[in-house]
Amino acid sequence: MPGKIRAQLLKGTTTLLVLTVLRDGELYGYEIAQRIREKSGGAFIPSEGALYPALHALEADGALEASWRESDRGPRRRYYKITTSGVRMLEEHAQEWASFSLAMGQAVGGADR
Amino acid sequence: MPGKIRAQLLKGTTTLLVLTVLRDGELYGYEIAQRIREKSGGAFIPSEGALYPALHALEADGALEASWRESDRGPRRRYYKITTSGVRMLEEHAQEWASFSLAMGQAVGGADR
DNA sequence: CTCTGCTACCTCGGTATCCGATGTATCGAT
DNA sequence: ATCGATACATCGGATACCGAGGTAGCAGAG
Repeated sequence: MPGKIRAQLLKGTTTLLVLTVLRDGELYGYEIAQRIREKSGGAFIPSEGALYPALHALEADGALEASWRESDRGPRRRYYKITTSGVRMLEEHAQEWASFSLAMGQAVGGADR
Repeated sequence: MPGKIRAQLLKGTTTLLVLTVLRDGELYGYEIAQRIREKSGGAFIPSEGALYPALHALEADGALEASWRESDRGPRRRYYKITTSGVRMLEEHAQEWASFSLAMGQAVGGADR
């Protein structure tokens, strides 16, 4: 593990990460968290207390559509699907992240040594 | 200007940015904000309501040392100087940012298209 | 058959830290 | 004297994280 990431840095990134993993197809909540974990190489494991409220907010914003489905084993699952508006939001957030990341790299690493 | 950055993404980065600009020498508060603005290409302009509390916290943590000095024109200034412990903190935060940024790049851009 | 553990959802309180507004004060120029 | 720029500071409101706790279904162990 490469040093734990402080909570504060994660602010605002959950939305981007969720939209990103949903771009490739429908997933349910628990699975979204695992997918984010995989994609980030284990660096990000959204806590449930952060993930579910984020999903509800995205659904309320019209970025996601959700539906309940039964599972073979275990409790029912709520599947989330990205909408057209969600794709647009994803693009905006991805662009914003790119700008942010670039500016930080410039500011922090720019005059290093 | 490349699209405004949402406040949430900035959480936790003020400390890193402040320590970074102070690595090259003593500065006072107002000047720190301007230096960050320059280094980030205008992307980050810490509000005073964020900057001064951050400076006070860093001073309380022993990462910075501060002293009042008179100015030729205008009110007195509070100059901040990074300490040995502050340099260590800077290195940790810079490393943490690198990990975070890398993981985000992986997660968001990794499987693009 | 109850207990434990995994899956899966959800909510709540505490915390950190941002922004914008507001306040104080000094100084030069109008 | 009033105004604007500099410079420091504090405060309330908002956002969104974490950890802890709660409900529930199903499977395997004792």
